Amino acid sequence: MSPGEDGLIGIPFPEHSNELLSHLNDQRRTGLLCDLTLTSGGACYPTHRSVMAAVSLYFRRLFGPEEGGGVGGAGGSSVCQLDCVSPDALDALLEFAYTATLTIPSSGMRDVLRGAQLLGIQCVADACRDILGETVEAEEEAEQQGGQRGVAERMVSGDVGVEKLSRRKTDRKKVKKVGQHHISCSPLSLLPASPVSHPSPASDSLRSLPSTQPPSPEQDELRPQPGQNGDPRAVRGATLNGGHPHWLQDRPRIARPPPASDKLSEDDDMEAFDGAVMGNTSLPTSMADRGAAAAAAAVAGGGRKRKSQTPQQCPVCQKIIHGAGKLPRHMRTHTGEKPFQCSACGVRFTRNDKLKIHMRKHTGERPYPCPHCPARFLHSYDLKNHLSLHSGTRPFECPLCHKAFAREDHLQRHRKGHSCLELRTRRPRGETGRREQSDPLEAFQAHSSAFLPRSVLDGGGGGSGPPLMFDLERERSLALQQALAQLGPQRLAAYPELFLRGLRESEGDDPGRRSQSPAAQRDRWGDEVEEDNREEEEAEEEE
DNA sequence: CTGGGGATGGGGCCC
DNA sequence: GGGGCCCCATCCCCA
Repeated sequence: MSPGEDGLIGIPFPEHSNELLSHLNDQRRTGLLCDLTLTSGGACYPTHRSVMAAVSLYFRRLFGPEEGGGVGGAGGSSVCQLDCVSPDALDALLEFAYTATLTIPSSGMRDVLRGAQLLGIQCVADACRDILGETVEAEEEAEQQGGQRGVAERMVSGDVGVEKLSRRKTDRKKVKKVGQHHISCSPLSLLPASPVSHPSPASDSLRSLPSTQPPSPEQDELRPQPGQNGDPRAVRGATLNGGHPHWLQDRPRIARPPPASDKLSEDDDMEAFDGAVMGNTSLPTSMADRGAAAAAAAVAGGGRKRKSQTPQQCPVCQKIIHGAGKLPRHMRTHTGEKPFQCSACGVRFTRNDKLKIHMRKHTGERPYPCPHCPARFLHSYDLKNHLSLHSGTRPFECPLCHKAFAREDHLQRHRKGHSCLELRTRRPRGETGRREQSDPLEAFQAHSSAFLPRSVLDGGGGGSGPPLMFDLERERSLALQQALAQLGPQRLAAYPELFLRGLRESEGDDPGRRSQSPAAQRDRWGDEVEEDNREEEEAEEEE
């Protein structure tokens, strides 16, 4: 593989996000590494700033770099008093933050909605609104007309006068024109009166919710949404560059080249997707990813555009089901009800369309003929799979062993096994040279070597060329590697699991083969990667 | 372990 | 909003 072409390979780990969240939730429950305590009604909720900043626009602003949260705020634990959010609602919102699932009694829906709006947890607010339906809308309209309001309610709706535009049914019908129905008001008009009044997390160990309340999610929604070209980054960039107050600024972003097209980056895409297109829901991660990918594909490829249809939440699994009339269909997956029975063989199905396809077995109908051979198929996707055999294309390649597959699910099955990992993770190296795959450090290195170009693994300067998919992961890996290299042995000791062998080596456990210092180890990594690359090149030449 | 067919569930579009 | 139809991703099973 030539250096210029040794493509940057990204290996997605779909379960990673779920596992990460699960571990963070464990940490929250045990109080481990908690650096923020939220209080409400006398109850304390230890949590993590990073998580809260990730899930809540309010905390994102509060802990943003301008507020010192990035560096200075990392010092000690702080307390944030949120008496305006009821304890139950706060509990539910925290649960949501750490599990991606919102579990609340219907009676508490309104409190959660208010809390979500206050804290800028837009997807929860939207989900609550969707569930509460017109009631909330009507109430809020009444509130805006000057009705008597409580403090919390004022905080919710007090500065959102214009936001009542849209989001609801009438707009959803227009959602294909997304981004236009919000534009009528300037983002500046939406700013809190005094956004800089947020106290710094670094300076306050005890605080109440700032007097300037976080804008409701709708307010954030009313940031200019994807402009005429549908690219939200144009708006965001303008916002950042224009020096808007921090409430309108999102997280720091890794510099990217200007968009070559209207295609949305993954995260931007998801935000635009959430905020504007589908009204955002508490999607499980995998679903969200799929949704983002689908939206990206739709936007980029001119394929199907996501039509906004009222999402409905399954009361059993809390899953958000998109599409009108799809919830009963989904519910049958829980009830096991199979109302559609084949008149020929008695087999029952949960869905009519599946029964229809099944009937083709009896009728002999195979409506999908292969144009290249006499084969005919029951399903279009069977034909699609079959056609890949004729074309000989194997577009799905294992990034580890480079074996190619015609079908994506076969690649997934292949990667779920261990064969390709065993192939990849090292041939014997000398008489002492057995790589211990169980070693986390080397596992990480082996893992990284599959992702990272040599320049990155060497700790050399950044890659060339435009960032590709998974660049963010690569940069994170690079940062981690550089951090590892700079850690001294004493610091390494703070990471007993990951650096177990590093400690063993420093204690002389394996004095023969390996050198002692992290820097030397990094050099050795580089050597191994280089050797690895040489071996791959040789193998390819032999082929 | 891989190739292939079939089943299942979700989402988009349309009526 | 409900439902039909279609496409898609994923999973399961068998050879």
